[in-house]
Amino acid sequence: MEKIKLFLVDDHSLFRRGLKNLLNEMGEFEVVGEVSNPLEAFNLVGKLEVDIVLLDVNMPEMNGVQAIQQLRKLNPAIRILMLTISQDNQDLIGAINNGANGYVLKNTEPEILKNSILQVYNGNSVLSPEITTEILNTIRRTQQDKTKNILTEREIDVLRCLAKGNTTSNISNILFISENTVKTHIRHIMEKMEVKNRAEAVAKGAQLGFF
Amino acid sequence: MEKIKLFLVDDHSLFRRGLKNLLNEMGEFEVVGEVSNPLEAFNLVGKLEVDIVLLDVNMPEMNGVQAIQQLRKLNPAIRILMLTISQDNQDLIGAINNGANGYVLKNTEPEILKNSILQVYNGNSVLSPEITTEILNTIRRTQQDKTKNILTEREIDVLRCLAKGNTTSNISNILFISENTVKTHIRHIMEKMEVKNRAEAVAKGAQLGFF
DNA sequence: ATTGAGGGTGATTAATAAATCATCCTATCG
DNA sequence: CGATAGGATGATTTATTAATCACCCTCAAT
Repeated sequence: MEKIKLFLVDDHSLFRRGLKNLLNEMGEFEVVGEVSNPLEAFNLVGKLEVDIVLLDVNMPEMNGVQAIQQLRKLNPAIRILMLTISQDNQDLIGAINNGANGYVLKNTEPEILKNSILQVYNGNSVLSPEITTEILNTIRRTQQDKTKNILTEREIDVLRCLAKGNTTSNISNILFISENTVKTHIRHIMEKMEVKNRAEAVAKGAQLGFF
Repeated sequence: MEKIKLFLVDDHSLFRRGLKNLLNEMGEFEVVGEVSNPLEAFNLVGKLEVDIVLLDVNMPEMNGVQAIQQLRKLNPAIRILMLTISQDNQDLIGAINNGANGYVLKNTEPEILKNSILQVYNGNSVLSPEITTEILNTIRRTQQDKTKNILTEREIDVLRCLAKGNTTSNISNILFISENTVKTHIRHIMEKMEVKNRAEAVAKGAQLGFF
C-alpha cells in the first residue's frame, strides 16, 4: 500500500536527518523532502506530492506558525503537524488559529509520533499530552473571563452583599444607593443568570466564581 | 508497585462489568468501586481511596458533567476522566469547564484507554482524537467570533471598500457619509489593528477574515 | 501653483448601556 | 392591622460608545 508522504521543515539539519531515517524505517511513511525554513518549503510543497508537513515553530528566517496559512494556500489538501519544543501558549494558539492539524512536542516517543501522524492522515487532530493540558486550561481561563463579564461591577457589588445575607435595606445603606436601585440591580442579576429569586442568584454566583 | 485505584460510574451494568475485568487484567489498575449513577458515587468517593473516577456523561438520574465539581469537592485530589459516547460540544465544554481531567470516547482501543488513564494519573489531560479535533474547531470558532467583534459594522463597511481599491472620496460616495467621516473610521481601524497605514490595514483585514 | 490623496488631531451628535429611582403588589410576621 | 421584605413593572438620568464631521498638514503629480 502507498506510503504517507511527509515533508520536514526544521532548521536543525541533524534533527531532520535523524527524523527522516526514523520515519522512513517505520514503513508507513516516505519523507519526500526536507528544508531548513518555511521560505524554502513554499517553493516545494506546491510542486511535490505531500500529505503532511512536519513543521517546527521557532526558525530563524520565518516562524512556523506564520507559515501555516501560506502552506495551506499552496496546497489546500495538505495537512500540517507542528513538531516543536515550544510549549508557549501564544505559539500554540497561533498554530491552532492558523489551521494546524496537530501540535506535538519533540520529546514524544517515536511510536506516539507514528500514531500521531496516522491520526492526522486520517483527518483527526492530535496534541501532545502536555499540550492538551495547556489547551484545556486555556479554555477554562477563557470561560472564566467570559463569565466575569456577565455582570457589571455594580451588580457584582450587590450580589456579594446578598451573599453575605444582607437585605435590600442593608445593601442600600452599604452602597449609598436607594432600596429601589438595589432592587433593580437584583432584577438584572436574576435576569442575566436566568434564576427566579435572590437565593438562586447567590447559588449561581458561587458556582460562577463571583465569591 | 501500587496499583492505580479506579472508580467506575456508568449506568450500564454490563459495560461496567466488562470494563472492570479489562482494567483489572491490565495489571496497573485496581477497580475499587463501581456505581450506576453519580448520586451513589457521592456516598463513596469521599470514603474510598480513589485516584481516578471514570465517569459517563449521560445517566438517568444525574448528568456526569454536573457531578464533576461535587466529586472534586468530596475528594480534592481526585482525578476525573470522562468515558462516554457523547461527542456533543456542550457536554464536552461543560466537562472541561467543570474541571474534568480528560474526555475519552467509548470506541477507544483498550491499549489507548490504558495510556489515557496513565497520562491522567501523571497529571496530564487526555482527549480522544475526535474530541481533540472538536476542541480545536471550537477554539477556532471562538477566535473568529472574537476577531469579528474588533471592528464595528461601519468600520467593516469602510475596510471592505478599501480592500476593493476605493479612495476616501469614492467610499464617501458609496456609503453616503462625508470624506472626513471615512477618514475617522480608517483612523480607528488602523488603531485597532495596530498598523501604520491603510494598505497594512487591508492586509490585516484579509488575514483576520473580514474578506 | 493647484489639485488630489492620505494622515493627524479634535469636536459634536446620536445611540446604547449602566446606574439610578418611583410606584404598586403580595406574603409573612408580630 | 401595620411593618418589613421581596418581587414586578416602568421611568429618568448619567456615562460610555459609535458615528458623524471639520480643519490642518504633507507629499506627489500635473
